[in-house]
Amino acid sequence: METGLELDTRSKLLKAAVAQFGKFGFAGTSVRKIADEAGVNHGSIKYHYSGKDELWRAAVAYLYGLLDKAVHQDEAEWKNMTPRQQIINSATHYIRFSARHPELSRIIFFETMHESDRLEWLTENYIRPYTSRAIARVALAQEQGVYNSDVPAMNLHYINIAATKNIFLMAPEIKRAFDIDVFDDDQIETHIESVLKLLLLPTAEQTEETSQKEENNAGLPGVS
Amino acid sequence: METGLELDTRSKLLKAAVAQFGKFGFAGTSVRKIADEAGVNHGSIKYHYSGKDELWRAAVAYLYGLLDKAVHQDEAEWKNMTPRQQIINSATHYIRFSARHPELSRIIFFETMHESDRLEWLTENYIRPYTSRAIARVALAQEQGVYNSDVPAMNLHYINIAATKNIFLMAPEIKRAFDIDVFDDDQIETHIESVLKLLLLPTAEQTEETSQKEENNAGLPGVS
DNA sequence: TCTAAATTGATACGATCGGATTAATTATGG
DNA sequence: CCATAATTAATCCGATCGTATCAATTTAGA
Repeated sequence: METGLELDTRSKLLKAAVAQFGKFGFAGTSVRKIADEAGVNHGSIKYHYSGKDELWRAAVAYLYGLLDKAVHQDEAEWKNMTPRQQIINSATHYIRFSARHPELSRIIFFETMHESDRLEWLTENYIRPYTSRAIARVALAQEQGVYNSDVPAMNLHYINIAATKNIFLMAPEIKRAFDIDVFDDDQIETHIESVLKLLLLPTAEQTEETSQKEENNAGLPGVS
Repeated sequence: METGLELDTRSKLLKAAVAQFGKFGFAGTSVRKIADEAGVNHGSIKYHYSGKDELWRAAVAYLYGLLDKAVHQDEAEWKNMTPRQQIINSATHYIRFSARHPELSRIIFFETMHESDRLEWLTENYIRPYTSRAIARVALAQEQGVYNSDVPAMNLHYINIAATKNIFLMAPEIKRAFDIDVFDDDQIETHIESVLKLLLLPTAEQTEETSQKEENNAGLPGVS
């Protein structure tokens, strides 16, 4: 008799798949390892999922579902926010999600390195629609003076998500090299502030506050 | 008789290894595929390298050698440059290298997703020394007013390199989703300008130029 | 040119992979 | 309580993996 409190086999397989695919990618993961981690016999995979491929797709769909919930959790209140506050709100939730579930970014990275049927599926069903909306939102925010409008929206978008996710993708390296755990709550909040400070345009007040500082930085040539 | 013009077997193996490991990572690459791509029998790998592991390390060392040359090619002239110009110079070469040899970033990403002997070797021999220097340079540039000093140097560093490399890591996805080839020379230069515009502090002149714009962006709350 | 070393090619082995099959077990409803 | 369906466990198969071995071939020095 099941207690109902413990996860059923299907859910255990899904969780284990998320963890394994997130660490080792599709090629580096074996269904036997997933079954081991889930504590079930590897034959059960064939029953609950058609195979490795479907298990991978289920893991991706599951993570995107979590992402959607995370980013839109304050959506009802967006109408009461300024454009800048909306960007800060969704970026904050996105960064927190990236810290809590780095597997999604990692799975995408693994698959985006080369062409494959999985990349095609991933792009058509998730990346293209998601990225299209995100770039459009970035472009709007540029018009609204939240982001620097002197940079193509596509470049800004990819710089934006990279800035957000990279430090969590590199977590094992940072832990090993500097003994810093970027998943600590303090580190996560520090990173949120860092990303927003660097990529959002300063407000008018902030510009005035720092104008003295920048006078020290005189006479240097511009970028272009 | 060799003509001397064609690559020898060892070099052909190395090039093929760079390409394969860069696309599929260590786990996703088979030595047979490397030998096929190199046009040699897969038994030769055992002669020129002790095995898959050493071939992977050789590929990493080769790429880091190229990176070093690329970033330091103008080092002799750095003494004639302002701090800002030095940052722009090295960042520009780094971005161009990331576009020309995305394999290095990709190999690092593949390995940095989980602990392994390879990650340990990679971290000790390359990542830690390289990153330590890079973070120190970022901290110095912050003091010199090139970067926003209101952000921890470590976060700024990881945001910096992420902004630089991500768009090239995602190249197959961007090509598939938006039919844009980020390896086009124009795209590369656009990306260099974008990264520098977003992450470098504006010079004093640039601040004055844009001060009218920012008056439109009034009354919105700050980040923190 | 002849011989020894260097290099390459062909083949084999044990391990592990994903997938398929079938038996054993558990849950469900009459 | 029993029969049926749902689920899990055990086993097998062909393919491919990394590696090792050894013969064939090419290169280089005396």
